[in-house]
Amino acid sequence: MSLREQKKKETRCRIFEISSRMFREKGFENTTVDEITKEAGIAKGTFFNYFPTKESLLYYFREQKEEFIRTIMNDQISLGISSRQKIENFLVQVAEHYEKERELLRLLFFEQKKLLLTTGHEKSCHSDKRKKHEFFINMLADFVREGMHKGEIRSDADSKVVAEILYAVYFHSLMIWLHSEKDYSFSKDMSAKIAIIFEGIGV
Amino acid sequence: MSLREQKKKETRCRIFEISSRMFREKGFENTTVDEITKEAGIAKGTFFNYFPTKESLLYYFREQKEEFIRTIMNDQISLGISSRQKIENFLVQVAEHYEKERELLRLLFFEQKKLLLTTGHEKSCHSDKRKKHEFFINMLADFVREGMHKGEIRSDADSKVVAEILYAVYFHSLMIWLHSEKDYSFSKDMSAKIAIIFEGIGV
DNA sequence: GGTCATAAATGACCACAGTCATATTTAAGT
DNA sequence: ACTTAAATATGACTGTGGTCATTTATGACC
Repeated sequence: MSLREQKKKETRCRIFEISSRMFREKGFENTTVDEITKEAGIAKGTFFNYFPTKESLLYYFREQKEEFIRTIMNDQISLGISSRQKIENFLVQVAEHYEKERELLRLLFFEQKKLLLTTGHEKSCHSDKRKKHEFFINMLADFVREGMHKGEIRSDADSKVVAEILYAVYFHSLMIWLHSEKDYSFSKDMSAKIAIIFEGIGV
Repeated sequence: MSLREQKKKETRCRIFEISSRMFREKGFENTTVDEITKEAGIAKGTFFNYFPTKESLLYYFREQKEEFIRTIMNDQISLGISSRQKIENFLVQVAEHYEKERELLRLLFFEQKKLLLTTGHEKSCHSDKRKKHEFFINMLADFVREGMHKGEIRSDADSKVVAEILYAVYFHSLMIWLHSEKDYSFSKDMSAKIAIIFEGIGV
């Protein structure tokens, strides 16, 4: 790696580290780009060479989270357990992971405008990006389809629709949990709701 | 009503009308407070006497929507139909109402930061406000409880949790629909998902 | 080691949301 | 009609996110 690339990487990293520390310490709105650049020892304009907006720092963070989620998913794929177990494990493990950094997630979800809306249905120019945003629902849909084939999930519904329901409940529960002052277990809440979704609310 | 109150009401109304027209025409970000006040024939500072922030215009809009939803809810209460029917009617009618103003809703949901997160679990100083934000889930919870009493909904789950699931799916489906370019029927999608939730996804 | 094209850094500058001290309008009391 | 206090309007001003023409650093090539 050339000196140039090396330096770029370092600067990008330094900006990111400093920002996330400052965001945690003083909040997103109360941290200015000026402060960040001053602390990072660069000019203001340089910041925008690395991140197009202040908000995009949060996007970057989110991407890292997605990477992690993907690994949790992959861990489940080849296990010899029921699809319901796989789905539950997947969602509960994500929840457990999130429980470790509630404050950070609050930052991510409550300070962002557009990103909040990653419903998994973003229109985007790049088919690449598209996949990236839909990835969570698609992952779930894979599990659901598998369950349908194995006869563990009713197959008279569209797998995508079922995955959407699961994701909707996951996402909303996450929001509720992040908003809440109480520190109940998000993962247990998830677990209970999955049970209800599988068994139905009707008598 | 005194001259003063009259004028205030008129000004507030004018600001709101002009803003919503401009937002629709050119988008939220592309409309400046300067433009709004110029068109309304008031000074910039006056705007902030009526609305604390530019964003709060969208809040105001949302409140009006909530008012409408409340009436839909009340229409259902005393009908002699099953709780499932009531829930379905309620959500589907809200969906049908929204279908008439997709663009406006996109504005509301995609331009707002904090408001997006009205998960129904906002902490707030005023118990008044609290109720206001939770109102959607509480409405659903009322229906659910009724259904449990009448033996139409399984009563081994917490009514609030069930209401959260319903709301989660409603909210997420709304987001997907608003994001989508295609113009499929949101109300039909809602209807299908409610069926799945009632019957469960397990075999 | 010198030259040059290109990548990267810089900070003066701009646009716009939001503030606040001051000016103006209203309406009640006399 | 006059006085006065409170409500309301005003626009110059501020803080901050983001831009861009200019300057500086880098490394390929001779």
